[in-house]
Amino acid sequence: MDRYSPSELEPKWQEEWEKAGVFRARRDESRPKYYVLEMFPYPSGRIHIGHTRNYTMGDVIARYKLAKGFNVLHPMGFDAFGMPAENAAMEQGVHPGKWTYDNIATMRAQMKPMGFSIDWSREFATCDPEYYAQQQALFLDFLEAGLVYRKAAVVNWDPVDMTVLANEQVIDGRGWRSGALVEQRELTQWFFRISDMAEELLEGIDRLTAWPEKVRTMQRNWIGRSEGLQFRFETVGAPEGFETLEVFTTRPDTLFGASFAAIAADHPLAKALETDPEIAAFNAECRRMSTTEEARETADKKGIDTGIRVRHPFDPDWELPVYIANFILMDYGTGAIFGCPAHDQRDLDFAREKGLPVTPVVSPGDEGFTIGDEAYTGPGRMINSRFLDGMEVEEAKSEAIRRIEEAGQGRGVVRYRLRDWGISRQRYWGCPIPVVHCPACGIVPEKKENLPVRLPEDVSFDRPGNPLERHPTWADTSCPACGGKARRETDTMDTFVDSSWYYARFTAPRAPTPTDPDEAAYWMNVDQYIGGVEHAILHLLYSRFFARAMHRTGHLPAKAVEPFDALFTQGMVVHETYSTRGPDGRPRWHLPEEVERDEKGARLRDGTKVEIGHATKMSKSKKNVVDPDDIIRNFGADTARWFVMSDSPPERDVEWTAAGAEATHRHLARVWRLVRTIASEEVREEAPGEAATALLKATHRTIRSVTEGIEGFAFNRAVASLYQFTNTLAHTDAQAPGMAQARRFAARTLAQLMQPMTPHLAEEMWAMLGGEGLVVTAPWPEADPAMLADETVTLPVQINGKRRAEIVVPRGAGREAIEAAARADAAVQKALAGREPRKVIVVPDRIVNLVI
RNA sequence: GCGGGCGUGGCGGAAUGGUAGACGCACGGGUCUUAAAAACCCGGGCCUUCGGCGUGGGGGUUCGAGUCCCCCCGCCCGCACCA
Repeated sequence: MDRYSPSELEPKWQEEWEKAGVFRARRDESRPKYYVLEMFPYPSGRIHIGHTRNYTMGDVIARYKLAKGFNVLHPMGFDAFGMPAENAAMEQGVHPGKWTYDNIATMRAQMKPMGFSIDWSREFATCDPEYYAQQQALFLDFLEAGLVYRKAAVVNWDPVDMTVLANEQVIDGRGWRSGALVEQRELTQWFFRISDMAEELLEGIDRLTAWPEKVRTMQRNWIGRSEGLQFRFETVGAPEGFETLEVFTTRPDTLFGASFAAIAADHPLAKALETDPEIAAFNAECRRMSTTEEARETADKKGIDTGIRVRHPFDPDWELPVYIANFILMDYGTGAIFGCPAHDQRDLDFAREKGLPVTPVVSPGDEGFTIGDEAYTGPGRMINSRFLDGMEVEEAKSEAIRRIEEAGQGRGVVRYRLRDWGISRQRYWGCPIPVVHCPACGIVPEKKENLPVRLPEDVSFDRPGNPLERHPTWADTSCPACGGKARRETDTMDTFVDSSWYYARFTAPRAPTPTDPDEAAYWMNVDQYIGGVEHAILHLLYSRFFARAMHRTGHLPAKAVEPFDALFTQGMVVHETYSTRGPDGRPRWHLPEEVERDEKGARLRDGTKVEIGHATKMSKSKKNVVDPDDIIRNFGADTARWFVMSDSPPERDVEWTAAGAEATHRHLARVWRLVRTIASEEVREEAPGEAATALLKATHRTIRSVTEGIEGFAFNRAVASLYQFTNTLAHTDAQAPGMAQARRFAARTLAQLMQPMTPHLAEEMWAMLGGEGLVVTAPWPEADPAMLADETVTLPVQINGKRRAEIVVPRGAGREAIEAAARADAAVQKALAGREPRKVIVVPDRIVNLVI
């Protein structure tokens, strides 16, 4: 080879790694393990350059830890169940399974040329019957442990597609696919009891110190703990069965500021009152509003007086009106509140609307304190509050709770925003829920020996609805308990279930049980998890719940209840957009390869001027996409890997540019040529001269900075110091005393330090330089502390904080010596102009500051 | 509204409270070449010089602030009628 040719050397080295089996992970109690995992992809069709960045980061860590002597587990799989496969089935008539497995084959074939250090022998897809069989076994264990239950719940129902929709799939009250008006329906569904673990999941966050603060905060907010008082109002004039009204409040201190009570439109009492057509109409209106995000944001406070009254808990003669109001949510607290307008903005808006009294009960102590259009929510002392008067807010809260508890009207409680996790989906392409509905025995779990409950192959998607439900025979079965005729559950599990435990399955992907205890004990936890911040809440919270549930059911060790020790959320790869105006005035988007750029701007090949848009997330619709296959073909995998690690810090977005990719490739070619030159140089036994020593020192400094960069997830800084080192090395004179040896050592070290980022080129360099074995298995170089320090240091000398001179002094020189050297400097003397400094600050090896 | 983060050259970005702008991209100049590309070398924050000014703006702490504190402005992300 006479030039850098990635298309030749990359496949060659991948073959060598494969032959040596260097990425095959085996349990080895004698070595410390390291488990690095990137969030596995959904097989949507093709790999995206964003995936490439994500997996390269994980690969850099994995290869670095391998070199550091860890027994590394770095697996990959596919999150393969989900809606897009069914959409493809409806649109193209292809079976979801075929569509999915074809995509997996494509994406695996795209990933392999990237040279990732993945143990492919552990690969699985969540739609593999071997995987979902174990998921069904977990479900049965959870059911037995009381972690799963069934209840009726209100869902968004699309009457055309005949399916349940997630809130995100409802746009302006209509189904995102069908456009049909979405109905609220009550269906009996399966739930995981995640809310039972709310406190545990909340407390656990405190220990996740290697997670981004942002994600921890998001999870805390999502769990949404609040302390307060739950109590019963006595009602006056309510229908039978509603003698009391239960409400929740976090402000029991403001009870004497109450001027009304309000309930949600879905509250049982509100429903009971629907015999009144006016109330029925109001409730219907509220329900409709609740499905459209936009309406909810802008909606005014509305309410309807029920005519019912409630007695104040501290004064039976004090009655408050009860409204049905559009801003009360049925699924938080008890779906009923008492309104204290002076100290809650929503209550105040509502009170102003309805002309209700506004009584301040907390005073900040200011002169002339009144409530205008803004509620007062700050601290202060109680006023207008009888026995609470004069107390601070916190004290008043405790006292109010104590009195209510004493009177037996309620109690102090802790509430969470976190709801139980509904997992039933009326879909085909998901994991079947392994239970049977028996007319005699009711709900009966399937026997474990009958797992998996397999999805049928012969299904059609020509009609809306759930193909499992309308399959002629699939649901027909016998009851595992009585043996009589019974019907299978036709709902499948939410695909978030699949991804909630795959990390555990990777530790023993072929085990006949969900996990293998020895393998799980050895490999868990995931030491470093890497993925997009879009999974900050749901996936990561569900996984934390699952790990706990798997521990309770004996599938994971206690240490694994927090499965991810460290989390890193990486930024996206973005690209600028190119558009022209179509005849209809709308923008027409163009692929990067259709556009020619110069200093004046960009144009199409036919000369049409192109408008350049800001770099945004790559999307097919805006055509600002880069296909990794093209990059590999043109420049090689190492260029793609080096590029996505350069410049931008990994947590931020990186902008892909064609010019940047070319420049990266040129740099790698330069490294290749430099190493080839050095490899051809004859090495003589020779003591290192001054220049050779300087190079050796630079080498050790680079070892330190690259190591720190990788350890600290600052790959861009590691790359920068490698650029700098390459420049230093290239400018050395091979003829200088001892330089041939120093250059060879430097070049070998360069190969080792580049290996995590550009593994193929690094192997080639290593081989050219006569390195032993593969560089991927060579131990990581250690920086020699003795080689890190120079004998002299250059210190800036400041006069009044402004830099006026530089002095060179021996490293570790004392304060007196440094001060003397500074005073002796000509520039310093000029600046001092004979004046005597009032104060002298000397920080050895750092700086001198003279104050005059 | 609540929470989190960010603001540094033309651009991406460096900088344990200690020489702001490392490194890269783009740009300009040069060497080589018939020419171009590649390769190699050199250059640059701003202002008119001595010198001064510079990290969104304003204050403060400090011998010394991009970094710490207070106030303000702008941008990004998440949650959102949560009682």
